Amino acid sequence: METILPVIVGHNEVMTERARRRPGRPAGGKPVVDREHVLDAAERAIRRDGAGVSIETIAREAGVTKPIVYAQVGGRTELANTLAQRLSDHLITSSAVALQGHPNGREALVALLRSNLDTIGENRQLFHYVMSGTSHDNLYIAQRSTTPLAEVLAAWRANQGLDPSVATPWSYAIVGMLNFVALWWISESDKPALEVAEQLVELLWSGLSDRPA
Amino acid sequence: METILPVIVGHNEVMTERARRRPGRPAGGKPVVDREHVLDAAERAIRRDGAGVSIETIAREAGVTKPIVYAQVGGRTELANTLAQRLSDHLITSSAVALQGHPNGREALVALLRSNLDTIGENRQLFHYVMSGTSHDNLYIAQRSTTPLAEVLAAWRANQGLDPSVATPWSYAIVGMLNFVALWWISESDKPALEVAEQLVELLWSGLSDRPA
DNA sequence: GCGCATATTTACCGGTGGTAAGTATTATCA
DNA sequence: TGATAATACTTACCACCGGTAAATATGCGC
Repeated sequence: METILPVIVGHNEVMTERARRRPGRPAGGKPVVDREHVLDAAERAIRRDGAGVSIETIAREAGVTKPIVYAQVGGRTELANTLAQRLSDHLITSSAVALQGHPNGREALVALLRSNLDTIGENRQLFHYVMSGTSHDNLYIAQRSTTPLAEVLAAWRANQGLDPSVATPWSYAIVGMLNFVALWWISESDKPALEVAEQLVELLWSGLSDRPA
Repeated sequence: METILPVIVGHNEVMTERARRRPGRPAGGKPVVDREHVLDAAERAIRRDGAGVSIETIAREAGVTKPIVYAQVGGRTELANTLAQRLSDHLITSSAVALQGHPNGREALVALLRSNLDTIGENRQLFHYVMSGTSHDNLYIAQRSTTPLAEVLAAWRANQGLDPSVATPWSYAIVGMLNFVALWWISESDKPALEVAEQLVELLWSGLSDRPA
């Protein structure tokens, strides 16, 4: 039974619609997409159509149908969480690159924040999707960003002979600060990222007090 | 034609369902609810059913039907924005009370943050609704929180003879910090609000640098 | 009393997240 | 080899939600 659907074989068929596959296991034995492919397609669709894109559109972008997306990555919040992890990883690796050549301390902090702002700016739609899509109650995704930061802060404080128990709230504070400033920056500010980063570091490093520098 | 619906007149009718009103203008000439009543009902429904509550449920809580909600407060994002304003107002007035008796400076900051944390803790569901419901792109709601803070900061900086242009990013930084820490605090921390507030102020007031206090 | 404005419900639409049922291919094993 | 199970898809559907149009009942000015 080697009949091929006209929509596939038609040589002057307009290719706007993605070629339909008939139901049933695909020939060749191998799955037609894997999880990573679906996630890549999701990112593409979000970049193209914005943060409000539907699962169905994402599925089409991946060349499959909805249930495949559910089978590979789960529901909508699962998807948002996974993409949040991806974006978080991207932020971390970019930061690591940006930190090369910078010593510890204030300059490193500037480089870190600037890198994060730049990366977020390059992934605005994805950032919006993640921000509005991740579940706000159980914030185990946020932990992925805050935990390593908290470790650095705890070590830093202990090294200064100060109480390291502030590390966890401080890490949430810094991540929250960065996220919210980024939200403002990507939509309402045209300042260069470096300028904003330096302003943030002035607050973060020296604080509000009027002690002499 | 004075026929009354059996669901209303039935004396042994279980009253679980809210008594239906027939279509048409209600007797008495006056609207049956006003805007404030709908907003109050929305807050109640959110407190009861969580942040994922539907407009229809809110309408039922208000004793009316969906189109009334739309007529009074507009769509879902409008509702979220309005409730955000209400919560924001609540935060501000509570803060004003908490600041009484405190001088300016560090102690005032502790009182301010503590008050905000407490108020958010008392309105967790509403906070979640507002956080996930307000539009993330045009953040004119956020401006309501940040703008007054930015004014205070600008004055404070000018008074110190320092550059006041940091006021806007700093205000977003502080609000974002508070929001995110609050999110963590209400769901994963059982520390008293005062303790968290003091830890935040230590960061915010003195900064990360290891200068002597 | 008639007609228009008003205030409500009912009924509906398009779309979305999510899932069950159906279908075609491959692998397994008597 | 041929039936059966497992697999990897699509189609078709459901429930619900946000949002709106149409129907319905009351009040008010003339």
